[in-house]
Amino acid sequence: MEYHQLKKHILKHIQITDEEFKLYQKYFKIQQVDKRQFLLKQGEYCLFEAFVCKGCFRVFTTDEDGKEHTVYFALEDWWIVDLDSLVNKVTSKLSIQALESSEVLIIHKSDKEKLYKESPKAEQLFRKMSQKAIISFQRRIVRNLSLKAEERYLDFLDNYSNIVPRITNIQLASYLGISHELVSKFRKNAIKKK
Amino acid sequence: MEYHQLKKHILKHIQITDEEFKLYQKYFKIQQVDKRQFLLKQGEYCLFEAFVCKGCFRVFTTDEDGKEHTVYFALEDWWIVDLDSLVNKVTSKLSIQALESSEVLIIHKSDKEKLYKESPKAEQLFRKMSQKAIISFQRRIVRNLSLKAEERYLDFLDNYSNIVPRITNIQLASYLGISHELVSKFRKNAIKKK
DNA sequence: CGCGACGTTGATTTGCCTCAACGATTGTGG
DNA sequence: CCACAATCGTTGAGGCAAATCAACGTCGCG
Repeated sequence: MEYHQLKKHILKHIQITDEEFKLYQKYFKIQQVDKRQFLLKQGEYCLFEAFVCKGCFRVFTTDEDGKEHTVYFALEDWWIVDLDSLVNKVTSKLSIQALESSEVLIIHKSDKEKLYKESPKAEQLFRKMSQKAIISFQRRIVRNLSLKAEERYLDFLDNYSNIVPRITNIQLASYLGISHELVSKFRKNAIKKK
Repeated sequence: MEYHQLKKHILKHIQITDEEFKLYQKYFKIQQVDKRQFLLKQGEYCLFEAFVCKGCFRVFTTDEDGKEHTVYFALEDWWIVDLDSLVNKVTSKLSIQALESSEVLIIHKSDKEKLYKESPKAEQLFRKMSQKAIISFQRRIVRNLSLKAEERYLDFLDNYSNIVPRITNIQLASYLGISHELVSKFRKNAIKKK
């Protein structure tokens, strides 16, 4: 079941045979993640990459003042990883936490290397997924530069309406880069105007 | 000469033979770009990807109010492209302009597809480059969320000291997301403290 | 030389943060 | 299952960082 979901996801990017998919099945392990459980804690080394089958995650960093800043949310069919830590072999500046009881397919760094060797198409898969990630980060940077706080809030409601009901105002605020009190005020505005 | 630079760059990511590099040489064309000339204008379709051999580019978007917002600067050995437009076949929200008299190696979208077919290692190359791009965008998002304006300015001086002398205060401001007057004040502060 | 883009500086305004108080909701242990 | 704590959401007051506006000096270029 979980593997079927991964397969469906992969097929959106590349064509692979049932035979080839067995390799993926071999390297990806199912893992349950409790609500509030961490898949990665700031300061650790990220040695995995994970595909979200079910649930919701938050990828964030905590600064010196103890403030949290959300890099992104990951729902079903998203991937979670701290690439900086994985690729550059440095300790992670990010934490990854489940916001709900969740389920992931997890692949260890070394198995991912094996996969690249055994299934060269995996290169293409991860290239295409990386390109999608770049596009979405790039869009976010543009929005952060060009929109005011309230516009960013409304934009999030429009574009990520599926995420909104699954996160708190505080978490949303830490993604938008504003205080949660302000989110509350914007929400009030939005309801009034509706 | 220009091709040598590209080859050196590629060899940092993957191992290829002289033989294989000839394929790249076939598809990448040298192009001179005058100062202030646009490689891509907002509203056009991005049908290329380019490697900067010499010079300096600015990738930016212009919003409804006519304000410009810089997504990134590209010096020697960087790549310039609007992936969103290239991959999703939509008109570009970005413009790409040379800030100096420059020189690029440019590859057409369709030739890139051919290259992937003829040299599967190109998949790996672009996957690795994409990962680097993700890491740098992700770092920028974290900085934008967690640092104040002056901290972002000082951080840029530290980390991109090679870019600073090649751009104007206005362009830097449009990257940092602050007014150019503020950049001027921060600069004054920084000199005083030194 | 004169024009336009850039840089500097100060005065004023404003968007957003911080702080504080309180109600609502969720979670937990007895 | 209830009581209590903890977290979350709301609202308002006050303060501050940064934007805006304006004026002026400088530089490079046609």
